[in-house]
Amino acid sequence: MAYTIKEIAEMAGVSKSTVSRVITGQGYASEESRGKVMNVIEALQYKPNAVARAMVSKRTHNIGVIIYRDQQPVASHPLYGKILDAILSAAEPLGYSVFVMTDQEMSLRSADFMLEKRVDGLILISRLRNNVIEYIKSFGVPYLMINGTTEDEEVIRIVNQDDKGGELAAEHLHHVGHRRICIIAGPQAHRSHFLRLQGFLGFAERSGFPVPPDSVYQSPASTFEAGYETISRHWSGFCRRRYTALFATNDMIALGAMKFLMEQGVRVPSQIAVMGYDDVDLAAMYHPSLTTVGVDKVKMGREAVLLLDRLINSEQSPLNEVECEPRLIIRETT
Amino acid sequence: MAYTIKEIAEMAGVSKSTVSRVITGQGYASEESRGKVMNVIEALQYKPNAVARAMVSKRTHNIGVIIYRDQQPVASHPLYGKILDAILSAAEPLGYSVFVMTDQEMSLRSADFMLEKRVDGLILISRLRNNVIEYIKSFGVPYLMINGTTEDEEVIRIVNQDDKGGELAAEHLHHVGHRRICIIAGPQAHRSHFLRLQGFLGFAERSGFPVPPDSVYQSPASTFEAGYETISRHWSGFCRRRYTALFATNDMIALGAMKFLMEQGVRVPSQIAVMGYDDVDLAAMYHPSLTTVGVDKVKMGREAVLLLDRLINSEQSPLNEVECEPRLIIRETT
DNA sequence: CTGAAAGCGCTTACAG
DNA sequence: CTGAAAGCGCTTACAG
Repeated sequence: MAYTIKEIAEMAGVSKSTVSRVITGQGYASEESRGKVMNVIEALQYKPNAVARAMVSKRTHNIGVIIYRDQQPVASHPLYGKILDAILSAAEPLGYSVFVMTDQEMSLRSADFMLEKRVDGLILISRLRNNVIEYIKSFGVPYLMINGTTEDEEVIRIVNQDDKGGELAAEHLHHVGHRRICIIAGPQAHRSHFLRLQGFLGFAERSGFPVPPDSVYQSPASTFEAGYETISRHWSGFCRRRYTALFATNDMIALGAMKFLMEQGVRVPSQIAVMGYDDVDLAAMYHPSLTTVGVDKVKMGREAVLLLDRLINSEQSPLNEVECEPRLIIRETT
Repeated sequence: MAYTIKEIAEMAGVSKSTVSRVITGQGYASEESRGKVMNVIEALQYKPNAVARAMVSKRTHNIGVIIYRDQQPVASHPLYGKILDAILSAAEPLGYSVFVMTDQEMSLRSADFMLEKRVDGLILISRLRNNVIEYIKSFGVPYLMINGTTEDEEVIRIVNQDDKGGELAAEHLHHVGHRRICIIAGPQAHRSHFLRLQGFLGFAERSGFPVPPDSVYQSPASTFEAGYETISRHWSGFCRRRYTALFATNDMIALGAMKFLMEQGVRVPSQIAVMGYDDVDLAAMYHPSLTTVGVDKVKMGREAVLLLDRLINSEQSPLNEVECEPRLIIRETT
């Protein structure tokens, strides 16, 4: 159905070798030969078979992105979706096509798939178990993690300086006058949620407005719904404490909690200030718009691709942790 | 680096053919041979090279998803991101890996990439020019469109019954008592926006509360920002008209407009009701939550994959338009 | 039931 | 500068 190099060669009156040379641009080819070949290629809309090329060159020019989730698969995740976009944008000019899969954090399915497909490299997003990492590592395929949770120093990680961002949040709330602060913390098994909380707590402690443990509510998940649920569960206690501000370790939790508060007639920010973390699109769109700590999703995605490309080409990592700077974004809720 | 069938064969003491037979499950293999081969495969964590398999079988088991956008590339699009998720979920159990690319609507780049990669099939999302369609068609690769704009009856389309949804919206607003309605219409070159508007207008006309042309504001884009902008541009006229309800041809426009209204101190829904279309996640999360017409994104993505799979396997289309039913979702803004 | 051979569509040395 | 040959890692008839 599609033409092959052999047919092009016949029609152009040259050998397959010559056709290959003009296509790849490697090796010599006379102007005349080149012209004849190009004409045929044009006329037939010939497209070299990337599968065959990959077979001989041992390079597929494909990379795989696996997004690990405990819940249902989500490429449309408010944060990871953005990072995925950045990855797609960065991969294209480098000539990579990208496979996207979502998977459970404990599963090896996606990794197996990608390995069989012989991707040139792998980008792993979010938390995943060490056995998954070990498994992938054992195959010698270049890979790196975005926003991952691992204490393995060997794996290359692209992360946000979440502890610093937590401090930024605490500093801001303190700066605008808040002393009685409630925190909703997402799953502490996740690096991000853990560090953000630690950063906040640390700053508050050092600055003389420590947040007592019973003012930190644990949210079972990092979703809008979980934020809503968590605050509603603690509602009576929350009222009794007369907090003036609420910090959540991500925007979705913050927004969920804020919606609940507003439904109870609480005014934001006049009665209570609210602050999140991530700067998802939704944060700017909400009414009132959410003050937050911005994560540089574009940079994270881009750096991941650039670094992976280097790993693919040289097999050595220039550095094994890229930290992205968090940024305070003040909006209407504080 | 990775093992080959040849090495497995040697270690198992059989021929490559036998190894191939046990891997594929095609053809005969004695229990004994099978056992020996499986042991070696286990021990070495051998993974068949999908590239080589694709080369001989002429099936890559890869499909491509191209999302066309005029703006920047967005897999994190509130609607298309969801559809993409559904595609990923549906593709996996069928053994397909999926390439994701975003592209300008006039560009052939992504299509070229996919064609070179020899994907088994293509899913095209959103509007794209006819020349792109013609181009892809000329290569004989199975493809279909989700939410596309084309008058070409030949191309297989997965669409929402947008005209019907428009009627649903009009009916609902009418039902709860609104007669003076303002509409913000997204780009009319898009099938969805066009049909939604027509459906609404038609119902209103037939039911005795026609919406005059000057009560229909054109939004230059289908984004939150565009909705916000559009209403603010028409603000004085809007106030003069004393509308009681606002319908936008998608949620993002509706939400953008609604935020502007709330910023002006307008109460929703007591002073003005607002209604959107799509049921993006944000709609349910907003405060107040947005009444809308739901698009069955999961079904659209799933149907696309299922249908594409049939096209790939049989080369004949059982039907060339799948229509998904819109659904009225009443929330707090009406 | 099993192995040798051919072939998928390319690229890459190697002669000429 | 150009062509014939070998080979990438598989699968698929085809003998045996």
